[in-house]
Amino acid sequence: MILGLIRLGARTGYDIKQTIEVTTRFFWNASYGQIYPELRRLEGAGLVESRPDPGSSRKRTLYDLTPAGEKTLHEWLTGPGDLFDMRDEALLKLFFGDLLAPDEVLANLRRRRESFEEVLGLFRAIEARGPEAQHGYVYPKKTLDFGTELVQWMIDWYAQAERDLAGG
Amino acid sequence: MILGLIRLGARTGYDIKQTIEVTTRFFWNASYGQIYPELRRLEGAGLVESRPDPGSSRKRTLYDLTPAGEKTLHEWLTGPGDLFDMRDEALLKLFFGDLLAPDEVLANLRRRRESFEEVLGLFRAIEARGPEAQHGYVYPKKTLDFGTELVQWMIDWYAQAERDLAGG
DNA sequence: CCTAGCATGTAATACGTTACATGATTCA
DNA sequence: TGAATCATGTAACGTATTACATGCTAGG
Repeated sequence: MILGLIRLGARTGYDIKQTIEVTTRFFWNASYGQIYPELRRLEGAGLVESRPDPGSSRKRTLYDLTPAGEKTLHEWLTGPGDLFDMRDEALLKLFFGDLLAPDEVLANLRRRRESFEEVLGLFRAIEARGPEAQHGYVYPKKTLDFGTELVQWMIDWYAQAERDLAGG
Repeated sequence: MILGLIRLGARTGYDIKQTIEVTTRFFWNASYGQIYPELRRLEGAGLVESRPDPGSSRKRTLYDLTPAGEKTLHEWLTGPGDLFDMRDEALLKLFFGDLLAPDEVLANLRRRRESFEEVLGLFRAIEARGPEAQHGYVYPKKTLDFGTELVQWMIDWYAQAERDLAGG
């Protein structure tokens, strides 16, 4: 991920984290505690090169991919092994719904739906930044669309489950 | 989760793990390395009680909830704070699609779709066990339905993305 | 001048998996 | 009798978060 973000134009560790916050964090997150040590590790492995920023008044370290870094990035992007996992505590609580009264289950369903509605608002806000934030790249928008549609699907599913429970 | 599974009828650490494997593992997993130490911790906290199995030829430890355990379980089930997170490496690769040739992106989309189709087959196999495996509980089936429909949605999304890419 | 944001990092902690180790029992 | 499965556990390792620490600078 870090190699890719540098390749797309993120220059510093801080910059990488800022980008993650409005893009991949919903399906692939990373903290400063990972990013900075990892940048050093990548440099040690010869995949990135660092240099102090010449044009800036701030002291910050700029990173670029080396040819080896480009190669590693491309190999990962075309390689096998696509990890997928999710943890969903609301679904786990739903699994135990038989241990609750119907109104308690209903409250849980509603709470989860509302939290997804907030996420949807967040996605719409990011979307509203428009295409100029994308620097000509089209796939970040595609993954954002995935997120928007997925969250919308979740909202619909929970709304339907609420109706099922209330109705009969 | 462990309190809930004991409550639903899982008696031993092994039993808990077996149940997880065919139910919650897709949205909430746990390994033996977590389960056995956690059972001891729960007993130390007075939330569960253990006793050797009297009616079995095997040496195994049976667990039951204490009243304090029931209370803690109910408080968790009705309480706030529903963690949700997912890691999706295929989506991350899609995010970097601008760095790939169209046929490489297409191969990634197809691979992910196919892996979801396998998961769908797994879910259908679990579903085929029928209602007698549910011991009269209805919500485990409801979460399985969620999984089936979600995976189906994912398959459709990826199939559509493949068409978008191939067509225009 | 002062606050928000830029910028980099470490240490402690928590979380979770994997591999290993052991042994009994059921059933073909 | 031998393989699969029941059954319990630990140690090492890897991953990730959180809290903390530091200091600069741009802009109101």
